[in-house]
Amino acid sequence: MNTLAEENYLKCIYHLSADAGIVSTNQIAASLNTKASSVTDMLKKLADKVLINYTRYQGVSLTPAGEKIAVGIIRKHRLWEYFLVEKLNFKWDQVHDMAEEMEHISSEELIDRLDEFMGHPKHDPHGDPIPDCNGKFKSAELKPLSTLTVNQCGVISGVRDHSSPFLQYLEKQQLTIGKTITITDIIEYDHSVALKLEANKEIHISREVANNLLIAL
Amino acid sequence: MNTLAEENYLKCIYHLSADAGIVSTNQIAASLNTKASSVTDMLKKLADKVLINYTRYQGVSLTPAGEKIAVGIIRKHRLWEYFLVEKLNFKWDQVHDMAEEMEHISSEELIDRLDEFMGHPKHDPHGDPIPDCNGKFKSAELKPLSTLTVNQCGVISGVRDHSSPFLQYLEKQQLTIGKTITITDIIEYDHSVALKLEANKEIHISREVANNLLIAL
DNA sequence: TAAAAAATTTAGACTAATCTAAAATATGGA
DNA sequence: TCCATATTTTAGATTAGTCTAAATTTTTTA
Ligand SMILES: [Mn+2]
Ligand SMILES: [Mn+2]
Ligand SMILES: [Mn+2]
Ligand SMILES: [Mn+2]
Repeated sequence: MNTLAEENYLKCIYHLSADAGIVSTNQIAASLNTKASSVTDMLKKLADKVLINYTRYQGVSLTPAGEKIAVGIIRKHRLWEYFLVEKLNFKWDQVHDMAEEMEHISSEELIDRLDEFMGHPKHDPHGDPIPDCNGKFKSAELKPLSTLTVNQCGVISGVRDHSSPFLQYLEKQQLTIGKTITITDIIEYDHSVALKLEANKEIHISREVANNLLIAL
Repeated sequence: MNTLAEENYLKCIYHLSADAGIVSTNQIAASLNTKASSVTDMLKKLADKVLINYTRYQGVSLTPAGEKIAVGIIRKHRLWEYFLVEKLNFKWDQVHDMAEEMEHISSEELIDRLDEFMGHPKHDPHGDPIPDCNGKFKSAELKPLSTLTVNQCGVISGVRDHSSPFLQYLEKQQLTIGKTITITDIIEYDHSVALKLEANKEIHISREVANNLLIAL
């Protein structure tokens, strides 16, 4: 099997290539808080195992084998996050670091049974889709709240920033997954947004928050 | 914190010293499937961290700090085994290897909530006691079935061999934790044992099996 | 299109954990 | 008590993963 470090690199490359397609050494180094030279060493190893496509100086992408492993790890990460929130009553801002460890528990059988135990959830506590046991999943088309216009309405369905401070802020403002919102005003000066929650509660959020909140229309 | 290898050494020393008090380098090497020279290296490191008492050539014992860590790992191991059997419907012979990985998940909060989620179980699927969140537990006084005499009766409460083949054999014979048995005969020639289960089912087991089945009187 | 700057790789070193082979120490039987 | 044997430790390597510093390649820009 693969080492913990290898798994983390594959997962990282998977996430980065969602945006970019081809991923650079420096992007990986920044994302993993490591040095570019360490990344190069690992890329050689992953290329030897045919888990990535790699040519010197040209960046990397996952092979089908590498992608399969990455998706498997993401499945485990999100299922454990769901477990921690739904069964052990953690808050959505507390579970990521624990899931970072738990995603490396190797048993497939274990994760499939966990999936079944929880009723095959489709989304993790942050709105991210959970791949099924074949690695299949469809990501809903979500737009940053900042791209909506006045009077548009939609459902909060994901976040682009998974950090605790952001998630805690959202929780406090009741801006949680599943809530319906309607844009009431956009302040031109600073691009901040006024919006209405259910129960007619009015909220005012900054451009930065609006950028990191994902909405299904 | 401690590395995975360090945690495994501490747990190993804890289990070995239950029998012996002081534990030898070779005992540890045999138990961990490693070489005595590797053990010596690790013992120096653990002694530097004041987790074991170690003097060259004299064997080791755990310090209070080392014992606390070891008991914490054993708590995690047994709680995860309980979870796998009670919530995910694994058989008692399937869970040990998975728990070997899960016992290294670091969060204390996680394990305490898991404990609560399951209703603070007192014993794992193999009858071993589960330490509470302060590391306290009492091990019942159990005797190998082989030490009982004819007509004595008792309750199956633990096993000394945790291997899959043994556990599967017990399951097939319905010799599982909680069952009441009565000795009906002891064959002098090979020290094999005849016994009666509930529902008057008669079973005949070898001396070896009798040695590895633990009974509460 | 040739520097200059940025990105990436290589070279050489370090730590943790392991190994084999050799040396040191302890132990038990004559 | 002494020596043969068993146990344990030391010495010297190895592998995975990381680092810094230097060299190389690519990209930008003037
Ligand atoms: Mn996460
Ligand atoms: Mn998540
Ligand atoms: Mn076990
Ligand atoms: Mn057990």
